Amino acid sequence: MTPTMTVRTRFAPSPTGYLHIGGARTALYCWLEARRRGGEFVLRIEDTDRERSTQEAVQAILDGMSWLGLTHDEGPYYQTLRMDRYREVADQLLREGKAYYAYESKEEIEAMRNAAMAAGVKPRYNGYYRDRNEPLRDDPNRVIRFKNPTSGSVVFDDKVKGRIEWSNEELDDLVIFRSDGFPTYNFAVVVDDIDMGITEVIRGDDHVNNTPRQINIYKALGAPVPEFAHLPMILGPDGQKLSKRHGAVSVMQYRDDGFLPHALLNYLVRLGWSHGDQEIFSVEEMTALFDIADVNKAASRFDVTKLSWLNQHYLKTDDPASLGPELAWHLAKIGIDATQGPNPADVVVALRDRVQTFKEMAERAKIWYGPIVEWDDKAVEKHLRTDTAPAALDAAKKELAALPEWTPEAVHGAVERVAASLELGMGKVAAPLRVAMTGTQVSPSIEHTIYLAGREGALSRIDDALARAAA
RNA sequence: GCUCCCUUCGUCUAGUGGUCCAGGACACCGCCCUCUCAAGGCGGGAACACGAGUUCGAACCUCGUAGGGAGCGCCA
Repeated sequence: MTPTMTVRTRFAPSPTGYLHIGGARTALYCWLEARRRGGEFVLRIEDTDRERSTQEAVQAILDGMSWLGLTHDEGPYYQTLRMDRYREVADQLLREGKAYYAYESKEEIEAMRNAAMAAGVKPRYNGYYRDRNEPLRDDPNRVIRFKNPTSGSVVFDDKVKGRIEWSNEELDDLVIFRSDGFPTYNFAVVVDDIDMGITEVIRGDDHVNNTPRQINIYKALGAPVPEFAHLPMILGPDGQKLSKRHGAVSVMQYRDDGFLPHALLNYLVRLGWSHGDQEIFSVEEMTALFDIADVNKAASRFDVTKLSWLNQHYLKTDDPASLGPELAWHLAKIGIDATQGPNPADVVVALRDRVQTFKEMAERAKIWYGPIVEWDDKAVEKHLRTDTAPAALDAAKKELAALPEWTPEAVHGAVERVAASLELGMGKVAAPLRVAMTGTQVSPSIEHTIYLAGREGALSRIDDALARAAA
């Protein structure tokens, strides 16, 4: 391996469902490793399982990656388009005596397996056809098996797990071509990774068991063995494996739930990896600092609470102007046309200290895009029907109407003048105004709440409140 | 059953033989600030799975135990 060799990583999902959290993190790590080292990131779709692969799933994976911004430099390659190549390599192995045809039925293999389990040993194929040199014959059960070395061991230095050694005696002659004429996973990945020049195989640690047999195939093919990095799993909040039943949702669901893609990325990069005590990483920082060798060995749990904190962090620190369109998207989702009300970027400023997601933000923003639909009786009673409320509202109306400019700062000044002139505390003035603007006792700071209603809106809301206070 | 992997606060993690009676973050609790709710500031409780060993000295090294996980397919 020369130092000038470009690093090439790949993400190779099988299109049997959407892109979930685990897959997204794997893709992120592959992408980051390639980015940091100035290499390339290739995308390959492992669709040899014709039964379960779908075009919708391919699209869902592509959509998920593009939302996260994990752009690939090459691909997507499709395994189903490479069948001739797998056949070619298998033939080569056959010719060189490194693979052979076998004819056991699935039932026979199953029986072999059960017998081994019953005897308390690891089930292995017995190698019946390995050295028989029987003439090739047509048979519905005909498969091609790889001649795995029978002695010695396979050693590799996993970049996250460390040194792993596997005795060849634990391995058997795996099927590389099925009786239906399709290659098996373990064979296809190796052929692909060789052909695509992959130098770093980064994948879930459920693949460590496959690695030794794959290395044997690399060796049989005379190809350089890439580096391996096996990532620990991501568990559900309860420590159980993520499944369809809990937690394993599409990454796109996180957009629907109101999360920012870079917040998810920041959360994911820290789940299993760290750089000292740093918690906040911009995408640029990640690409500069991430090192696959610093990834943890143990599985970790997915915690939405921390994701939410991170999301709010970005809500608070990103440029509101850049966040506005995303809020508008969420408003549209709940049937609100953001052009019929305050500028979404202004809403972001008012609410970002109070919510953790866009979904909540859109929900709370409703009050500025339409009339108050629900009045909180207790709020009306407590803050509108008081001795001082009518006068405060009245004074506020005049001050607001007279404002030369309509900004949160100007509104703030108006409210302060009302309090001063009536010799009331801010609370006595803000509370009725808050109820007038929202119908409730909770809202952002009073100046933003009023500002977002717009001058016309604010004035008419005060009139409504005055009427309600008198009723 | 067999093989392989994993184990620091509730959670994510720092830590690579002394600087650790273990640091940060999220969450939680308290106080402060305050026009409500938040946000923010300050403070608090909270962990080296267990047992042996090596060593002057172990969260860090070795071995064992327990617990968790993965795999043992003509699925990927």
